[in-house]
Amino acid sequence: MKRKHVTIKDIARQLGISYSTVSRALSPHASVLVKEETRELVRQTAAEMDYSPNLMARGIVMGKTGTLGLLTYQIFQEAFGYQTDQILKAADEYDYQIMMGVASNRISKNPRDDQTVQIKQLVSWGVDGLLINTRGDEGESERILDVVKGRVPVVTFFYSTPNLSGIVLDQLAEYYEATEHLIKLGHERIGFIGSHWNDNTPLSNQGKGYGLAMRNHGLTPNYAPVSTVNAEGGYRLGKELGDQFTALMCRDDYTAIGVCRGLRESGIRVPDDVAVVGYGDIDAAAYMTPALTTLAMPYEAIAQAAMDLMLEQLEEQDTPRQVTLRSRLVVRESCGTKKSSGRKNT
Amino acid sequence: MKRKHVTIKDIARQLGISYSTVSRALSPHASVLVKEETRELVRQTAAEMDYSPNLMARGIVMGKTGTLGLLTYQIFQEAFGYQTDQILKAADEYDYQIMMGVASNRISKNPRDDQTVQIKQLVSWGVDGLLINTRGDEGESERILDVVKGRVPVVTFFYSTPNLSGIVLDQLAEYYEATEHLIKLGHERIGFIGSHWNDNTPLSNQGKGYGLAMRNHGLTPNYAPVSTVNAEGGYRLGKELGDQFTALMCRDDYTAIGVCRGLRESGIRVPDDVAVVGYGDIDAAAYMTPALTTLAMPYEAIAQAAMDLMLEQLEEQDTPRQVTLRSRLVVRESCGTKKSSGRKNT
DNA sequence: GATCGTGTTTATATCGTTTACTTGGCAAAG
DNA sequence: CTTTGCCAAGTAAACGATATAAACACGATC
Repeated sequence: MKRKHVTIKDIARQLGISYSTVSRALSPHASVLVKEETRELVRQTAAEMDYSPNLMARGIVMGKTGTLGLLTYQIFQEAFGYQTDQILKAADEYDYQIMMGVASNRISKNPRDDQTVQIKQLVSWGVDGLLINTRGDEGESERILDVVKGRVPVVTFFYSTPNLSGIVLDQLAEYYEATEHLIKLGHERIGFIGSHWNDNTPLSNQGKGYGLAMRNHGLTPNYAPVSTVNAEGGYRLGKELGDQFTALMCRDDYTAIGVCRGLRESGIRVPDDVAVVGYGDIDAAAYMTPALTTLAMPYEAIAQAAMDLMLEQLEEQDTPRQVTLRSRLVVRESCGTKKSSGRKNT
Repeated sequence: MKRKHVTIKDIARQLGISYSTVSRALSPHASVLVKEETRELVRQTAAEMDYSPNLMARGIVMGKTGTLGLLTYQIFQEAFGYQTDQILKAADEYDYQIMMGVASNRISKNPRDDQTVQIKQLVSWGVDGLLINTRGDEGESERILDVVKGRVPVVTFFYSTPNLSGIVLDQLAEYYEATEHLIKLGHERIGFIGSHWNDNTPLSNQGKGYGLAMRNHGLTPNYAPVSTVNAEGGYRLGKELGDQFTALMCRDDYTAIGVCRGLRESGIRVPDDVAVVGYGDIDAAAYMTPALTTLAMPYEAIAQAAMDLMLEQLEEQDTPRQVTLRSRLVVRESCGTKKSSGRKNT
């Protein structure tokens, strides 16, 4: 498979003109440099010969590529798919191409999965900027700063990264709001399924928001003793919970769905006996039974804001700036309605 | 933001040696060409100076980039996320980087969404090969052949593409099997929700498999009169269906979930009154109530096979070859169990 | 002491572009 | 009829790498 690609020189040879003329003729800007007649001729033969420009060569001399690196992780979750889609769309709006890197925690031959390795790779490919879906783990911000070393502008999203421009989801406020919603419905024994509240990762803001809402209303937070949670984990937990809680805040929709199933299998009704709230608003959320009450992430707004911050950095070398966005509480069936005074399991 | 990247020449200048020596010292292969002592010295200073190779420059002279273009569409659906993830993993296994393009049917300023435009873009970026998630529409194969023009090897997956190497999901066989399963459970009035059976796109193989199974068992196929279906479409349809069917084959899990909801809202029980089968086995499928019976796509096998075909083309310029794979029927609750002789709605 | 290896480093060409910098016409101006 | 000015096209130098051929040590061989 060594079919040679048609180059600018091939066109020049074919037409008996110098290749710089061809280059100028094909150039999009540079309005007044070549006779309209030859420009048309070149354009035409280029099309006939199936010429497609070598973007690597162009990138190398122009010093920029019109490409942004998008680093995300765990693409298999629907939410990340949505986010990626919106970012592709936003980038496209400004004529940027996206080069993707995916970091995960799977084991592979070479340690490409590592976030830093992926970043290096993307920088080596000459991206003009990096959009990084942060995972919110300890020291992430420093790690990114250290590997990028200011070579390209960086915009992060999802979790806060000090000293870097980024979009932050105010999960503390979001979980506060959702928890308060449950409290106002009359719940008191509300549990939280997700990361523990008192570690210092941004991820724990979910738990912090929940805890704050509880204490502000004179209730005691109760964290389910789990670390990694997903549908399967939620399911197993749901089966064991019994009548410990009357409401549950979950770290994501998958967990919530698993929990619902687990509860139901041990004879507990959702939402009649236990109210459940998820996070993410995946496609299935609205159509399952009971329809899942959840926090809908502002995918499009995140993508838009990220792109805005990126352009800001690209043009004016601005100082890092953080934009805070909020998920929207979508009340459906799984959180139930106002509890009557004499309620079950009290 | 014009921070200059460190190049091979910067290292050479720093060390007072020629830059070709630096290049060789940093070269991974080329085992016996440079003194071990200088190699170590170069490696060390390269690391200190945060050198990262310009992969565009390398790609341009080597004539290959170690990169494969992955063209998919509608990334927001969980299934495509899964598939993408597996392909990234498989490519990584052979030290290939993936450059992604996403074609969709959304409207954008420039027509980048178009499959052919995306292909051109990826080829221009110098990918060594193209992995294309086919959508199975009319004339797709010719369209791809025409734009690629043999410049790079192509491997497609999901829907059959004559004259191109690819992975084909035998949806005809899959839907035949699933439909037959329903028939064996005692159903006779089985409906199909998806593309119509008698158009000629590969997508219609779902409907064909269903139809074939029905007729082979002396039953009459019945296609729901819809074109585009998703969770919302399935939901609306489910509400209108009434007691027309005792079982439904759906084109995907989202549709199936929507249908289940719609049926339930109009007082029809799943699976007691109507059995439902989906396609895709998304994360939520196993945990919803009733747990969804569905066809689980062999994401990993597809990725593996696609990568194998790609390497084949990359190395030996083989003639196009198709590999056929099958989804696995995962029987859960939504399809019910064997119907008793006297059944409701007869 | 001249020839021959052999192990290392340096020079140079190349890859496909873009972009100053030159050069060649050709009409208007002196 | 020479000079000036402009426009279009050609020359050549980058860009950051690899690869091949050429140069340079320096001890071994005749």
